[in-house]
Amino acid sequence: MKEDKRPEGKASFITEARREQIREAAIRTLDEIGYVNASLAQIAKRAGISTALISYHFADKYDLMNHLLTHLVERSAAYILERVEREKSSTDQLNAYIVASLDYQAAHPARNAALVEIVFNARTPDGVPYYKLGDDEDEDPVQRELRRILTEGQRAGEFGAFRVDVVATMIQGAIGEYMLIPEAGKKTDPQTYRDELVRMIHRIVKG
Amino acid sequence: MKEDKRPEGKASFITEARREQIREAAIRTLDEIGYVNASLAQIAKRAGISTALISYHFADKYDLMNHLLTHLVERSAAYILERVEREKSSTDQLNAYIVASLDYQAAHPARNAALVEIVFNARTPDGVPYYKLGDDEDEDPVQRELRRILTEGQRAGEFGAFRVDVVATMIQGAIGEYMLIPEAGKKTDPQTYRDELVRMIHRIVKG
DNA sequence: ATAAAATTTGATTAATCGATCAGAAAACTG
DNA sequence: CAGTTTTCTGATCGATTAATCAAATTTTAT
Repeated sequence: MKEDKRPEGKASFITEARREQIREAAIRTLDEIGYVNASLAQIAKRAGISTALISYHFADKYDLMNHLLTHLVERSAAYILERVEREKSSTDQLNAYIVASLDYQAAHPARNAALVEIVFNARTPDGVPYYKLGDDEDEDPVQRELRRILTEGQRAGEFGAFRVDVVATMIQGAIGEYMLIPEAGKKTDPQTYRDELVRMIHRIVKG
Repeated sequence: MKEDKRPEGKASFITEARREQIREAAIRTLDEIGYVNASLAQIAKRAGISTALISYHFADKYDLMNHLLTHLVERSAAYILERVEREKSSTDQLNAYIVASLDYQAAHPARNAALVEIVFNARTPDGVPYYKLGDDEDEDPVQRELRRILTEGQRAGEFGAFRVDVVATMIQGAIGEYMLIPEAGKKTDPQTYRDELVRMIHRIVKG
C-alpha cells in the first residue's frame, strides 16, 4: 500500500515543506482551471518549480491527488469534529455539526473547490471514481459522527422516530448542495441559510 | 451562438441518427471511464466509427459535451415534469416530484453518471465549471418547478411557513446525495429511502 | 573542509490528445 | 444512368501529457 515515495522513516524538513508547497499549488490549480486542465506543468508553474520536482516528491499524479484528497478531508474533519465535541446535548451537537460544516467551506472556498474537483474527477487505478466509492472501507469519520449524533439523540429521547441513515443523507445533501451553489447565484445569504436549515432539520428530528 | 455545425436548416435523417449514436457512445464512455479519460478516440471506439466522424458531426469536444448535457437535462426534466403535472394538490405534486426524481435516476444510472461527469468536469470556454454556473440565465426548469410547488402550497394554505429557496435546496440536495451513493454502499433500499424522504419532507413543509 | 546524500533542474522520452485534410465511399438528384 | 452532394475514413499535424534520466546544485554529516 505504498503511496508515498518514502513509506519508511519520517520525511525530512525540506521534503515536508516542499510537499506542503506543492499541495497549496495543486489546490490553487484545481480551483482555477479544474482537474481536467490541472497538468503537472500547471501545478509546477504555480509553485514556481520544475515538473520533475513534483515527480521527485510524489510517485505519480494519482499519488499526488490521493495525498491531497486525504489531506483536505482530514483538515475539514478535524475542524468539524472539534466544534461538535464542545457541545453536550445531541441537539447542540447536531447544530454544531451543521453550522461548522457550512462555516468551514465558506472560510475555505478554494480548498472546497479542489476537494470537489478531485472527488468528481479522479479515479482509483481500477477506474472506480471516488464519488462512487463506498465509505464502507475507511468509513468517512464525519459522516459516521453525524449518524452517531442522531442515534444518540434518539436513545436519549431528545429526538423522535426516524431512519437515521435517511436523515443523515438528507442533512449531508443539504449541506453539500449549498456548498456547490456559486456565490453569484445564491439567493440566500449564508447566515439565513444556516439558521433556516437548522430550524428545518429540527422539525425533522424533533416530533 | 452557433454550437452546431449546421445551425441553419434541419439536420438530415442520417446525420440525426449518427448524432444519436454518438450521444449513446459518449454516455457509455463517460459512465465507464469518466470525463478525464473520455477522449474522442474512446468514444469513437465504442460507437464503432472513426474519430474524424465525430469531428464531422460536432464542432469540437466542447460542442459535443454541451450538446449531450442539454439532451440529458431535457429528457430528465420532461420525465419529472410530466409526472408532476398529473397531480393536483401541492402535496401530491411535491411527492410526485421527489419520487419521479429518484425513479428516473434509478432507471437510467448510466445517463445519470454521464450527467454528473459532464457537470463536474466540463467548463465553458471561459473556464467556468458548469456546476458553478448559476441557473439564473437559462434557469433550470426542474428547480424552478420545485420552487413553484412550494410557493403555491404555501399560498393555498397546504404548507406552513418556511423559506422556499432554502427548503428547495434541501430537497434537491437530499435527492442528489442519494443518487451519488453507489449501489454497493447503500444502507437503505430505494423504496425505503423514497418513502422516508417523503415523510421527512412533509414534516418540514407541513406545520 | 570534504565527502556523501538529498534535492532540483533541463532535456528528452514515448504516448496520446483534439483537430484537419485529401480523398474514398455512399447517398441523393435529375 | 451520370453527376453532385453528403457522409466517412485513414493518415497526419502540432501540442501537450506524465514520466525518466543524467547532471548540477544544495544540504547534511563527518
